[in-house]
Amino acid sequence: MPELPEVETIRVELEPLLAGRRIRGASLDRNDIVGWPAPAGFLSGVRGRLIESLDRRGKYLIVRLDRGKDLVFHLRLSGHLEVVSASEKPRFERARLVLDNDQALSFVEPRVLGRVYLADAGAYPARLGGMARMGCEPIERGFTAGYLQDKLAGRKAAVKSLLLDQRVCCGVGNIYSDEALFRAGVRPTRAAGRLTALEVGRLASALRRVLADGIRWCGTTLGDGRYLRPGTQQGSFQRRLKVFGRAGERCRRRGCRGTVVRTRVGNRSSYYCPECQH
DNA sequence: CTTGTGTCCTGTAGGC
DNA sequence: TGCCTACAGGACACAA
Repeated sequence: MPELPEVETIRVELEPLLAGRRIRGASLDRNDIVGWPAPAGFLSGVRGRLIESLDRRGKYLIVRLDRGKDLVFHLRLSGHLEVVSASEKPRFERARLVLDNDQALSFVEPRVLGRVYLADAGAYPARLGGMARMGCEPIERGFTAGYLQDKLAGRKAAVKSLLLDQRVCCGVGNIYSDEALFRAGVRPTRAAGRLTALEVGRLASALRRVLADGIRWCGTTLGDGRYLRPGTQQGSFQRRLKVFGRAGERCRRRGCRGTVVRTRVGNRSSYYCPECQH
């Protein structure tokens, strides 16, 4: 499931393959993979555009085009981007942009939950409201203990649920929220507003470090291969996960005899060590 | 405004 | 073997 570190890895690895290329045309295997505009407008809108650079905001990958247009991808759970030769068509390809060098950018998304949008830069449609209301990314300067304290203060919801809220922690998803909570020693089920200042400080720091580590290790590829880097390479942060996906296994903190448990928080699975997290 | 729940979507894993 | 169901989950709509 691509979160901030995965999308950042994809951005870094795709940019040299795409920047400076012109889009000759596009095709859709599934019209509903386009969030905005309607398919015909999307296809004509990208044709002939020059790719200038790649950017990222939270979990959104932004392909900057000439004439002030942005192509915006959200990969959701299983989305994948791949530069392939023009004759090659990956399984589950839903959309493709044909480039001017006999290659194509293939948008592979088995579950068809991901979306691609074409919009004027700086004037995204309401459909992309999630973008407009985004909070601070934990790797940005503004993401401090004070910032997080403001966001969590007075809130009764589980802290894990708020970490997944893109208005609070932009770019954080299920894996990195669990890993940050483990590093901070906080249970995912704790009411957010009842964390102590010390805990909030540890959590802010843990979020910063866990996302930076995720980027350093090129993201997390789980056994089901939902996230793959361009070139179908795997990330390697999965080898460094402390709790996520490890239910029933021994806690990895040195000297801890605890066993990682799985629970449900806000309708999604969450992992923690009952010995280390309170 | 806040919080919790349901829905989208489809491949895959597991049960029988 | 093969069918069937449950499950995965980020974002969003909606209800209370």
